[in-house]
Amino acid sequence: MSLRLYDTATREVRPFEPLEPGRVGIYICGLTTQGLPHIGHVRFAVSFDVLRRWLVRGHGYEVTLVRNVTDIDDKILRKSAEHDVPWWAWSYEHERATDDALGTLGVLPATYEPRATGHITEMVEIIDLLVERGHAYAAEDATGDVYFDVRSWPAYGELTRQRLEDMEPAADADPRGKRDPRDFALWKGHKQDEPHTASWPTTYGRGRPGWHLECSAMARKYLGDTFDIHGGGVDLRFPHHENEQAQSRAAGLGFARYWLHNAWVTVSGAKMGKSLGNALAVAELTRTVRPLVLRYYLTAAHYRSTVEFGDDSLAEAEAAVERIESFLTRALEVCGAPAEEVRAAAASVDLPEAFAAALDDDVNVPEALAVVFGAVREGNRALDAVTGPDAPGLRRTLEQVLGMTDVLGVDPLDPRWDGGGTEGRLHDVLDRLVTERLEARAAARAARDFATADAIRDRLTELGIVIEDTPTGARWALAR
RNA sequence: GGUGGAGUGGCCGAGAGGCGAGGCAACGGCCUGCAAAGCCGUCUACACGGGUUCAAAUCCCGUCUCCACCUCCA
Repeated sequence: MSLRLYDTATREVRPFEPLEPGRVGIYICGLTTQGLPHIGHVRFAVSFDVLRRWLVRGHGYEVTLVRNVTDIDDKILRKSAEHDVPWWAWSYEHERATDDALGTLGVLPATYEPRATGHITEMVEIIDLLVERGHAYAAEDATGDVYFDVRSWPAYGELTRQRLEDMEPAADADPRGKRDPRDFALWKGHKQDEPHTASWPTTYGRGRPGWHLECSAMARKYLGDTFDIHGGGVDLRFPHHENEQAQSRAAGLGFARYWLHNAWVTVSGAKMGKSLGNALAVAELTRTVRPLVLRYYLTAAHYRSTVEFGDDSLAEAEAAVERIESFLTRALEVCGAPAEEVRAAAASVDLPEAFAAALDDDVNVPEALAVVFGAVREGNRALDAVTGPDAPGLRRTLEQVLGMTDVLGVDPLDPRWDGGGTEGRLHDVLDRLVTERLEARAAARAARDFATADAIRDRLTELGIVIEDTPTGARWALAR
């Protein structure tokens, strides 16, 4: 079974072969520290989390995942000034908020999460290379800016298949000291109205990095001159990724071998974005929705398709998750094994071929989920047929469902979904209380006093507890 | 103007020449003291107009609609 990925650069699904056998280097852009993360922002992290998990679990690769933090840029400077806080305070605050959001959604930590401001030296090295090779020049107006000379690099535009002549010059294309309005800044000379702390001394003068350069520098440092996969949202293809590739390759570096881009979250068909006022902050949503459900929603659509966020989206995700959870609960009960033991076994169980084939086909999560639900149905059927303590194949199905949901990052039994430390104890205490009521109900039912039995159940329902009767007694769960 | 993408059943959402996607919702049945959960079944679609083919949601031509990016948006 071999993995195939859609490469934006070639616009085709092609076989994935890592540069170095057994190891994969991935660089993904997108972590914004300009503001609070909304569910559109975090989609890229969820999408690449699934890819990363599959590379490890499905192919045994050792993955190095680098997720950059661009902690200095125009917007950060502007917003921090508006709020009258230091730019680094603004950036760190939102970096932490984003980390929290990703952690809440079960995104595995990156191998490295380098910050742009910690890599000024590495950036200057690339500027040096570009100047030496005749692809960069200092602004002719003494602003201290250094620009990339797009006309000196014939391949410019190759990633997004655009010809220089067809590009609209930026609306704000203040020609300043540029040779061509489409030249972009590698280095921005320090301006009087910007904080002195937002500038660094270099041979090109005091200043700060232009956008794009940090990614070229950090990808090179942590993954090498040439690396396997570069990912990010489609809206970063141009100018960000185009410029990254141009400056890296013009500097003589191989750069990314595969480009993967994820689509966005839409509301009524339009892209979710802060400026459009339709953005939903992750922290806000998770006050009312379980993180697992939000994660499921963000995971369920193919990463290259836009996913619509509607009024019913989360309710549907909740129902789908409950279907899986309900099977797991029943199956664990019948198998009589502790959840941790089954999870441990699930980590190495063979996953269904159809599931592997789906993920190998450009990470086709919807099809992979169809396999999960097929297994759930099969397992439920086995459970319905069970008479003794063993249902044929049930244990294996159970492990497979856990293994598959783990690859997708939506394993309901994953301890990361548990809240803080008191939750387990609260559950134990509540369990004892509810069990008392269920015993009273069982006694009433045994006496065929259904009025009393139903009154107990109705009361529990009112309180938010759902009762299910099984051959071995009643089971309770919180209503979702 | 340039570049890239999309229109699938009540909703979400895969697929990409012949075969069941899947989930949610709805309806019918089984199970149940009644429920819940589960199982079985039903509803069965590909924006529009042509064409190719034994066969088109899938290929070709045309039309319409929508979205994204075009120098600091995941």
